[in-house]
Amino acid sequence: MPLTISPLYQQIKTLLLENLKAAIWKPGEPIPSEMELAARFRVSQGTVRKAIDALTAENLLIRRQGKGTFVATHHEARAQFRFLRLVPDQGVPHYPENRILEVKSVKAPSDVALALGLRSGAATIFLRRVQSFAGVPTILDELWLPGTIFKGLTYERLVAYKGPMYGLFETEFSTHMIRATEKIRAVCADRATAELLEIKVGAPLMSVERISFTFGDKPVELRRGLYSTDAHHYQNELT
Amino acid sequence: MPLTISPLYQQIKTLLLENLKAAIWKPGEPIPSEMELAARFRVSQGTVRKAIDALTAENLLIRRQGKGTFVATHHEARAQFRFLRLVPDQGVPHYPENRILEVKSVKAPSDVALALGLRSGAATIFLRRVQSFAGVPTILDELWLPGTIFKGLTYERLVAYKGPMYGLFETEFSTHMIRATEKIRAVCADRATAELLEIKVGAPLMSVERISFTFGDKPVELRRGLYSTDAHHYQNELT
DNA sequence: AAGTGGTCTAGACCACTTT
DNA sequence: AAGTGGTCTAGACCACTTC
Repeated sequence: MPLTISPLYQQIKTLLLENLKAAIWKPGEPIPSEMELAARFRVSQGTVRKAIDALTAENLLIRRQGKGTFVATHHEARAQFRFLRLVPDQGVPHYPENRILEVKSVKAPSDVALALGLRSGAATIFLRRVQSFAGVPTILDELWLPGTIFKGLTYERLVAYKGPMYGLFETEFSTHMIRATEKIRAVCADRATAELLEIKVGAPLMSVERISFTFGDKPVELRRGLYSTDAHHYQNELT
Repeated sequence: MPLTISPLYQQIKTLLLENLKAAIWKPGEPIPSEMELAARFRVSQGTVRKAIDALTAENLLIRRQGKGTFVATHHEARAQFRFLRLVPDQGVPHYPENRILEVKSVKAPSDVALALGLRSGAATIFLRRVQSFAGVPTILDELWLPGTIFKGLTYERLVAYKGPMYGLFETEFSTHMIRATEKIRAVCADRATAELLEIKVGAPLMSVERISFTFGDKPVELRRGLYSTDAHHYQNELT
């Protein structure tokens, strides 16, 4: 009976992941050098490299020659547009301005609970906001977050925070988003949406439902967005 | 004056790419073994591996332990859904049925010429088709292809061909699509589109403009699709 | 048994950054 | 000069496929 064990570098990768998940190495900070990790795990530098390479390919680590290997973070210019695919038809991408409409605690409806892996009726934080580009309201977002993780997230804290929301989640709630899936369709604007986005009732919109995951493929955010594509489009790369 | 040369494995990668581009190694066929390439290029096996790893990550090569390394091809179950992101809301993805509406030679309009890197008025092949899933018309596609490359592509050949269009391009026109960009927005169905997709005039649709590239980042296809998202959605992974 | 890709090692040296 | 990641080598052995 052959006992199949995973390759060493996979095991090392798992060990590194545990340190990231437990936030022993925090976003923005360096992890130990390759030589040190090799000594710690009693393997060669090459094996550690292969594990780090895999995590680098997954955007969890960032290598900087001469400086070290760092835990990726959502505070950083390069990370700002990683999850934001809506870009202007002309000109360069710019940062969105946020207007928080509402933040409240709600019991998870069944579809939200399903998406977040919670029990129906579990505590969640719900928030709505409008994102504008160059003053033009463009995205209407609704977010649901597990209450146990995001307890204490209030309107005041959101408004006070400068920078990307995933940065706030990282720093204030120790929740690092590492992956997301999106389901996109076309819909028509209803009355309430039309008013908020300053468009006509019935105008076509992109509906984008995103589920974001942290370590261990654990879903920690459900986001439903309506995108006005009059002057922007959703940019995607197929490889 | 320091002469900066690229790493050896990058140079090897470029050499391998040249063989792929020139179709010396054809889609579906094996390339020489790592040992043989190492001997040919006078480098170690590890250096060849690193070059092949990079091309594998770009979906240009496929490794099969014990068998060899093969040139990727669009004829293959696993490649069918690589560029097709529209999936049913329920159930498993199925193959689309094609109905070719029109194939003709046209002079490239300026926007098409720009996208394909041609002169305005250059010869192109234009084709329209409807794709259906389980008998339900879902996608209305318009394609422009450079006439110099796709000369001889006729309605008859398209209809006669079984399998994915990119497979046909590969086999019959020696043009291997390796990458694409998509720009997506929401629009309303006009009268003609509504009739073809059997939906109401004004119904919301996803507009997907795709530019596909072959080796050397050369654009070789412009595709404008209108997707009905009543029972399907566009699936995307953010990493 | 022979050939392929996959893993792992030990060591050398290079390129970059900081001290 | 010292420390970091990046490249390259040579060799060993493993896992899988084919003959």
